[in-house]
Amino acid sequence: MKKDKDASTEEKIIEAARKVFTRKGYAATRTRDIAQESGLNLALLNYYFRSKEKLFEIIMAEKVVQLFGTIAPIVNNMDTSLEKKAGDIADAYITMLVNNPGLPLFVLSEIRNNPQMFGDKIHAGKILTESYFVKQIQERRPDINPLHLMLNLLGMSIFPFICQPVLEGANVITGRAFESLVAERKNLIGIWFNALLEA
Amino acid sequence: MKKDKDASTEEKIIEAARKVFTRKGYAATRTRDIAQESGLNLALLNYYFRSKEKLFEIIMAEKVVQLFGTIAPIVNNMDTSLEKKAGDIADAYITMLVNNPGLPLFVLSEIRNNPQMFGDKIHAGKILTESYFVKQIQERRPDINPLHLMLNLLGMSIFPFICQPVLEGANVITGRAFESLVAERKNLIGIWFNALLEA
DNA sequence: CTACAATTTAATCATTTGATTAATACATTT
DNA sequence: AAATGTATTAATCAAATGATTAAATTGTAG
Repeated sequence: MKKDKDASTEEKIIEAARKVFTRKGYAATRTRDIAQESGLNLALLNYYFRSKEKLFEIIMAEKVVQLFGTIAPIVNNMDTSLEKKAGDIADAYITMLVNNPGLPLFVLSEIRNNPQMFGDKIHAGKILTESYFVKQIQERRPDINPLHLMLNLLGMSIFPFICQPVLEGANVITGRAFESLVAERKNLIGIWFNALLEA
Repeated sequence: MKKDKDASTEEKIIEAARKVFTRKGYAATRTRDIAQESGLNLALLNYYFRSKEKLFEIIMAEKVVQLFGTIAPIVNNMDTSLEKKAGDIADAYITMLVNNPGLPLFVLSEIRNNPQMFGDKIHAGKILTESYFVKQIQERRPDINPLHLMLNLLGMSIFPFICQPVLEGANVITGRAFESLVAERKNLIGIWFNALLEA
């Protein structure tokens, strides 16, 4: 008797599900799309993962970690300055998002479509309210809500990727040029954040 | 013979469709949801608007105009300074988005799910590349791509609303407090944008 | 090799879903 | 009021969709 179900088949399904779910979202995804993308029989999805919903939960959990976990080690580093952290956060996000440009729109849309599904599972809360980075912001600028500066930093890093489909669709900037633009931002956002700290 | 089909019924369907489509997205929306939301018979959707898709196109066109048209008059105003325009843009967006918080995520998601549907229909292209506002940015800072500053300004204005479901879900900030926060930003973004112009 | 368990497949099921239809109700014109 | 066109409804259809099943295939242990 085989102890493990075939890891390769399971992994093929996960890979296909990751691709299709993140490209089309949960509601627009057909289990048959995933089967075709994986090259496997439709019934195997239910054999290895009970249902479309269970399969989605796996992908979603993975993507939530990818989106919110990227900066977790940075924001709680006790050994770096506020300015250094800001630059590191922008760099970490942009580096990751260049390889996963659709990630933010996917995760944020699905959370919006099913808010109750993500009660406390998201450590975004702690990052935005209890992290060492936030404390450093509060020390520097006790006069304003630190969430303002967090939103500015995250927006400068993430928002371009959220807009990418529009930028491409409207021929504002395409493929290669987009990547150059966001690469520039890896360095610029640190500078800009410093300016915002003074403003 | 009645010349006009009953405007009231047509409008009830549009209103219900607007509510359901923007809340759940095209793929997750059932025509029966719209019928129920409107309190009308399901067949009336097809009687007045041929299909789910046609009905969606109407709502989508409306929402695209709402999202991209909000700042169109501002960015091409020849009589205001760069600084004034930045503040006006933030104010106009935030004022509109407080009443339509789900708008950006809805429009951007649908464009992402169906990019070819919006070839040139979107004047976002002109706003981001040919507007008088962009020219003013270029004059002031010929050393950097003006798209950087456009993305920063739009991101500071719009990104908080894209994150709202996460902020609420993670109890970072809720309902009333969120509205206060973004209201503060109406004034702050102008100041911040000036700081970015100097940075 | 044989027997047994795990995997894979094609066919099928029960619901859901967008759409249509035929009958009925309502309004307007003459 | 009769006739005609418009609006609304309940019932129904066909296709799509998530899931299951029973049979076939493959792999493994004894």
